[in-house]
Amino acid sequence: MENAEAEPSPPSGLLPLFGPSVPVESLEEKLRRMSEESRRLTRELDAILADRCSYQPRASATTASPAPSNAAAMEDTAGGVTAEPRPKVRTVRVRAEPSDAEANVVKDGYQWRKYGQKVTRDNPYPRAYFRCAYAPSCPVKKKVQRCAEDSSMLVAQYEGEHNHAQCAQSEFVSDASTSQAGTSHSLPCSISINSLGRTITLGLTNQGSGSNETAVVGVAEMVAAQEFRKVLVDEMVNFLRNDSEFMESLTTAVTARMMQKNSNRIF
DNA sequence: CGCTTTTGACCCGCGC
DNA sequence: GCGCGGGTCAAAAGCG
Repeated sequence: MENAEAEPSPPSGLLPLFGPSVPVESLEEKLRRMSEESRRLTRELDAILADRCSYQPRASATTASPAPSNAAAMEDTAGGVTAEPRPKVRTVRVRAEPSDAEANVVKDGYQWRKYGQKVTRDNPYPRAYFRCAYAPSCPVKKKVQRCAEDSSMLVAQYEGEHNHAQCAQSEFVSDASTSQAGTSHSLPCSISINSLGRTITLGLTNQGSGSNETAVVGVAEMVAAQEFRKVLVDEMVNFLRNDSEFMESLTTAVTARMMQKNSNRIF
């Protein structure tokens, strides 16, 4: 997240928002910078999505589950522009969060209902079976299993396509709201909002864990960009809305602005 | 009390 | 046909 512009960037946060006293001009400036930041994030997201679309999965990648059907269905013909429908089975590797150390939780924004668990032969970690819990008629299934070589990685296999819209966005997890186990709604990325440090961190699961690993398929594979942007905006709005300091400053600024306009009109 | 998770049993496909 | 392994079912337990 490097700043493309020449403005001084705060060391730890994306948004250098608040100061002890906030004049109107400063708030306007900050709002303007937030807008720019938002546009910049959008561009970067587009770039990430573009990378994803042109991503070529390594056919020879070693994986814990070298099932030929998976290899065939691993990913779409990414490099080409063929109009083939997406494969029914998609494999997603996600780095498990520490809080999910024991749970097979892969965050993807949908609600899942666990219906089975099995220990498989080639992996000491149990495989969990999930069905989409949002719509009873939704045929999508998900299998989640911890990677045998790297227990911090979760391997999720998605089968089928959702026949409904994504769950309510309030269901998305951010560190600032809820992250309890038991509910399986989640994203393969983390939107971490730290109200103390005043930082908003967007963490995409986009890293490979080594040359001998299959590629990590990130959020872009599963969550459409527009959906993701909406979530991001919602998170930011909720965060700002809950920040009493910001709301107070905003109210002050708006009031001052209105007073100023009124006085200009009168005089 | 209803919903979710757990877990052992059962089913089915595949290879030998 | 048999055994093995993966996937699913469903009753019981847990939880809010």
